[in-house]
Amino acid sequence: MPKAAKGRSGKAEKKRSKKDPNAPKRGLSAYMFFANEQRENVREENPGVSFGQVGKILGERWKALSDKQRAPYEAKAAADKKRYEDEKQAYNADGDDDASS
DNA sequence: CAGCTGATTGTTGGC
DNA sequence: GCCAACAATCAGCTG
Repeated sequence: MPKAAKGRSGKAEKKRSKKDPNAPKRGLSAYMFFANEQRENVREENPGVSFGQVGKILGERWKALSDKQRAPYEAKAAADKKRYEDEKQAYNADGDDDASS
């Protein structure tokens, strides 16, 4: 696996700040859709487990799926991205319906 | 021209 | 309302 280390270097640091005025929130991620469905299943097989467990289990199950199984989730993610494209568009449009400002 | 980075998305669960 | 691991993302900016 090529490709130099990607974004998250490897630390569990979170931080997100604003930077754009309209900030076109990106589309969701395949994991988001997958979690939406598995969260029920995972929690059912792991009753009483706090997010810490479910969260990790969810991740394991996620990768446990076959590329094809994630396909539907990826598909949703792609569809969601589309939605984001729209926001991005408005972001570009600068919300100026009238060229004359 | 190419590569990186940051920002974001949603789950649960308690205070 | 926020925070945390878990995973994907991928669009935009910069040198």
